[in-house]
Amino acid sequence: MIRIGKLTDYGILILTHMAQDGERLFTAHEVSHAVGVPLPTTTKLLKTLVKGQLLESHRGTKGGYLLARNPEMISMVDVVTALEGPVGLTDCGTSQQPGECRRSVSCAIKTNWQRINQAVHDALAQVTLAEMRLPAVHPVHLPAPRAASLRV
Amino acid sequence: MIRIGKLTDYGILILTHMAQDGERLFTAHEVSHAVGVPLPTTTKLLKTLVKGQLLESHRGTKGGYLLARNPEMISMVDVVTALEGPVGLTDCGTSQQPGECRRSVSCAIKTNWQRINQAVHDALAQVTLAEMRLPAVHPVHLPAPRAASLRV
DNA sequence: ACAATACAGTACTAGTATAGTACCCTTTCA
DNA sequence: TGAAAGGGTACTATACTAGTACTGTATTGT
Repeated sequence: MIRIGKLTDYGILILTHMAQDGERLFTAHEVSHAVGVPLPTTTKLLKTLVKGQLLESHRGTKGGYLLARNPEMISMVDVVTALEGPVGLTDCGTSQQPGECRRSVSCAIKTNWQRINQAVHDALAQVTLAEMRLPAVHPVHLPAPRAASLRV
Repeated sequence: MIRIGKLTDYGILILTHMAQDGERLFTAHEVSHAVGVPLPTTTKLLKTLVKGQLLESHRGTKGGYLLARNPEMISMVDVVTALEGPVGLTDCGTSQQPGECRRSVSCAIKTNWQRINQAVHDALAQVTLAEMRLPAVHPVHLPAPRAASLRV
């Protein structure tokens, strides 16, 4: 199974929670409690999300975290990228080093993986934080997931 | 980064290699040598691929493995599913158990994950084994899948 | 029949990456 | 100035993936 890490899952929960009141300042403790993730882990995630520019932080007694921009402007790629690095199923499509592919066969495969990676990327980009908290029925217009994203 | 396991990567290499002569019988030893993956690991993968019904096996002195169907009929979802289980970024969309989601928040999120998972699934379904071995530059143009020779 | 060859299945080991924690520092405000 | 809150880094432990070993079963040729 292709899967994202647990931490990323938490991260989405956290952001989704905070998106319920995008203007407000949340303390780490508050978030931890609301989402049910242990404080140390929560703070770690919050820090990472700040680095990823999805959150802003304010220090001091009345400090806390808040969304860096509107929930509509934060997509799942942003979140995943912030917490797990560049999106991709294989290193093939994401790595910058030139001498990666040793096997001649796999090199032939490379560009196809890139296409697939691209499709995954696009799929994640389609869904924003604002949409994530919508009830099930509400159709979030993902443009009929298919070849649209795969330009052959 | 979202990624597939190393073994799945190997699996694709193996199948790609075997697709070069879809009719022929390959021994585990032969495949191992050709692909550059240690024999024990190769056999493990081959067994799994048989279980996943992507390969057929023949025992005995003249035994070996061959593709269960035409390379055009084997997609990346098939391969990934065989080697890693149901395709999905989270358990949310794939798990069958009803009582999985404890958190009320994450339940609201569920169907959106399912959409994303679906998109990834479809993206993988787009690419067949036959396409994977084509040279990079060619915009993958299948010579009209010859339905006549289909075994299934 | 028997031996050689090849797949089938399962159980184990090891290495690595992820998850989670702890500690100490800096900033802000009453 | 001290309490509250975030910033940063380094460490530990656990879980998962990768890889191996061993024993069993089927097929074929002599």
